Amino acid sequence: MGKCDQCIVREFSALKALNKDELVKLADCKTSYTVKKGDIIFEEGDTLDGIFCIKDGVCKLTKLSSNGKDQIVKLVTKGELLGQRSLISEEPANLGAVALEDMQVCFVPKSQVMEFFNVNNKFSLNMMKNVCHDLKEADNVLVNLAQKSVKERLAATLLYLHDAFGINEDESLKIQLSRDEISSIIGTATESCIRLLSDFNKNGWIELNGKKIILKDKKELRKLAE
Amino acid sequence: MGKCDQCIVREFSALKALNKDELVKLADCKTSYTVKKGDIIFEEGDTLDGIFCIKDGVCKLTKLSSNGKDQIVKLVTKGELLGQRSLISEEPANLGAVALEDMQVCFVPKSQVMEFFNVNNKFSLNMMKNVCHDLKEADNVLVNLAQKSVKERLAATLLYLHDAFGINEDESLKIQLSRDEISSIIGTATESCIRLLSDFNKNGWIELNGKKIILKDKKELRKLAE
DNA sequence: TTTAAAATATGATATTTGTCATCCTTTAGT
DNA sequence: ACTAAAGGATGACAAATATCATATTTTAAA
Repeated sequence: MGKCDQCIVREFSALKALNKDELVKLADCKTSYTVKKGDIIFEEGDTLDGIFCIKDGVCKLTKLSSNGKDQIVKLVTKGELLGQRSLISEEPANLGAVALEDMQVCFVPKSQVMEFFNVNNKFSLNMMKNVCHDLKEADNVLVNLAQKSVKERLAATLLYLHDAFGINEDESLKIQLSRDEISSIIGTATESCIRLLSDFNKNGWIELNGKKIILKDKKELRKLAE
Repeated sequence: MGKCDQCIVREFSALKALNKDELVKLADCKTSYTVKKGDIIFEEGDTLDGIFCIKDGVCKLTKLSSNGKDQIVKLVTKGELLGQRSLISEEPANLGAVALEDMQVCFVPKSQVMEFFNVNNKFSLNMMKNVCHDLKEADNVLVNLAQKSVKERLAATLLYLHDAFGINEDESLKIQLSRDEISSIIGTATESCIRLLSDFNKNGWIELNGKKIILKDKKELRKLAE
């Protein structure tokens, strides 16, 4: 089993507040495992008895709407934690988590998280700040969904994917999403999304090559996204 | 100056965790004041050096979109706190707060809130739970904005206003919003909102009388809102 | 490798929603 | 009470977006 004190991604989450002793405890109780692309980490409504620390890979947090379509609420990547809200609220998960790539994940049982809560104030504060940050982001996404057109949201989303996940040597976006998934982020019909991507392509703002997307004119995209 | 230990609304917020001594401290440092309908409590981008406890009245939390329109992100009413996220994140306010009715508000300086944070674990946990609840709600609103039609959102909003703020003796919704404000909740053009309200009226689902709105067929509205 | 299924693409069309113009009604200030 | 300004209502039309059909390409399984 890996030692948590040598895990780099710890530095990016609330866990960075833990001291050496606490890290040993963490390493003792955690379960480390791999998740294949497409696998479900947890489902909406599941009772979580712990949190997940993402060591590598990206997953989507989704919620099923009453119209039968899934909405992607957030993408979560290495260094971030999953399931904190559910744990703190003592409620079932409000969102489901599905791997977008092969992932490495550690599961930390609730009892241990709660102990850290009680003995390490910095840890609590970090966790609280994370939730606050998520809230701010959710509010911002909410406003964009309410006030911006699909075209604007697509441009904004492409830029977000670029900035948050980076690009390959060939300049294509590192994170590969299906058209359906992109639609599910911007909240539109798949066909509308495909059509707009084609338009962006024809206008020279992006370049499409199968699932690969290259942002050719970020300035124009930024203007569009406002 | 009012004594906080006799304030009923305290029971509805994180402040319920405070003990007698802490309540005396709170009463000593707080500022109590009234806010007139339409008045700004704080603006987006303001640096808040404290939190607001709503003793009476309702306000809206809004964010200005780049298209120049305001989006109402949340309605906040008596017993709830304002500015917690900003305080915890140590960031300027992400949303602005404007009174929808005459209000009574208490301001509690940051230093005092932070002291409670350090000495009263229950208080911190309550606050954390509040933020988590807000996050869950924001995610749910986000999904509805992305996946539901304007008609569905209007029906859902009317039911929400009914359930959250209650009705008068004449059965009309207690909270009075302008058509513009309702539009700003559901994220649509004012004219579209007015038109749909007229439709709902003609269908007998609601009854319009000036600013008064009576829900006549909640079952049908619920079916619409899904 | 072959083949079925899934994903992507595109046209045609319907529906939803926004915009602009105009008129009516209510509200607030003198 | 009068009047200007704001809010509300409605028609006509334009634009955005969804839906349905179908063709093509890619992917994954036998």
